[in-house]
Amino acid sequence: MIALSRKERDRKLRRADILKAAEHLFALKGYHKATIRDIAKEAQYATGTVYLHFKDKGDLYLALLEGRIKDLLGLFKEGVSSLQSPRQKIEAFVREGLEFFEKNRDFFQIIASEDVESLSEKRFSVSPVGRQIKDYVVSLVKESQKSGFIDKKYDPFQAGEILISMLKTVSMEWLQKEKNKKMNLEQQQNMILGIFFNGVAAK
Amino acid sequence: MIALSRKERDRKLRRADILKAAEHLFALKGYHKATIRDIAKEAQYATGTVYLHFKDKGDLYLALLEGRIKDLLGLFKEGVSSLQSPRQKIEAFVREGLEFFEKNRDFFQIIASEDVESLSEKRFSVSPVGRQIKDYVVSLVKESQKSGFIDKKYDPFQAGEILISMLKTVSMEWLQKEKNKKMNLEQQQNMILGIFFNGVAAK
DNA sequence: CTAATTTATGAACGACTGTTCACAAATAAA
DNA sequence: TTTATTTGTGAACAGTCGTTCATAAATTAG
Repeated sequence: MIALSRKERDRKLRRADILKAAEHLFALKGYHKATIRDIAKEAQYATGTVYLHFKDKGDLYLALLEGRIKDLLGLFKEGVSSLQSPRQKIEAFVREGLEFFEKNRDFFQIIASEDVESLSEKRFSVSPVGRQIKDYVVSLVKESQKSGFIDKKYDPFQAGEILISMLKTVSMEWLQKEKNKKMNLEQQQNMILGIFFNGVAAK
Repeated sequence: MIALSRKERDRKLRRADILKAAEHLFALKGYHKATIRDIAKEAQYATGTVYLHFKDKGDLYLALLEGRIKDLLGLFKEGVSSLQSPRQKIEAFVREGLEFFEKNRDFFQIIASEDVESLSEKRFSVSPVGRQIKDYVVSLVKESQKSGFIDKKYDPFQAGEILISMLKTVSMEWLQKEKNKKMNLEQQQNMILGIFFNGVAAK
């Protein structure tokens, strides 16, 4: 019957409402200070309703992260699919990252803190964000090394982590600035790539 | 009278006991999950005693950070004092940083999360760690630019932040590895400096 | 329309934590 | 030794938050 599918759709909508509110409040207050009550209120439901869709607070948090990571990895792979050279792929990775973070500031705020908080919580023992995105970047670095573009003396894991941390660091500062006094995305992209590939030393 | 000075010394010892326990527990559990009760117990005092030395939990946390930052900045400046070239100063900064983090893992764990958590807490609105250390590094970068060693096209603030984030990122991974399978400090230092100055591109 | 079932509600519960404070112990003064 | 003062103690307090559950509303079935 059709009724069942409408129910399912309604259910997904409610879930999405709650996830959206959760994203906003986790970003604003951090995991510990954001309360289920506040999240429910912002989503315009009663407290208990949240528990109809998520087992507990940790489950809500993980579902939020996992959904967004899926989006982000999708964008990365899509933006890279038509490109050939490893260098272009890394350029695309940085551009897509900056774009996504600019459009999803709440999510950025959350993952910016996620790495570290997860260390102190057994529950999230391995950061799902860190893992998947890092694996992806490492694969790009390895590919670049194979093609001789990135020096083989660097550990691809460390190089990948450094690239990610540069992207995060630059995004952090960038997203805090006023719109007028802000460099544009392309300038940020070029700066990151310039330093990552060639360093800051004067030529 | 001498009695008064002994009292003062005792007071400092108690304060130090509490700070040490606090450092350990904040590192282990994070600011929110570390409780005053646990800290007092680890320091072998009663709960209320903590409040004889610190106004509240936030005051304890800030006192801890400020003390350690003073140590760290002292080390940086000491390690750099005898050096002439800007390049050597930056090299010394990276080495001192790695050394300090290796010897003070608890503190490292805390500052690794401090930047971000502080964003969500009005109380610590401007990270005292971030500010002072960043200012120092920026001054080193500016000096290097004046002497023509670092390309003037890069914003010294951004370049400084990137150097700090590289140091943090590398330290994070480094300090989690087993002692046997770990690169030594000099290798880590050379890797950071190699990428920061010259990038990962093959020559 | 009525009964059965599913879903939403928010007050109540229990656990936890920062902070205080009446009291006790220790120390200094007399 | 006796008294005054400082310092330490941990039970008690007040507030918060995650979670549950009895009840109500809404939806579906008959």
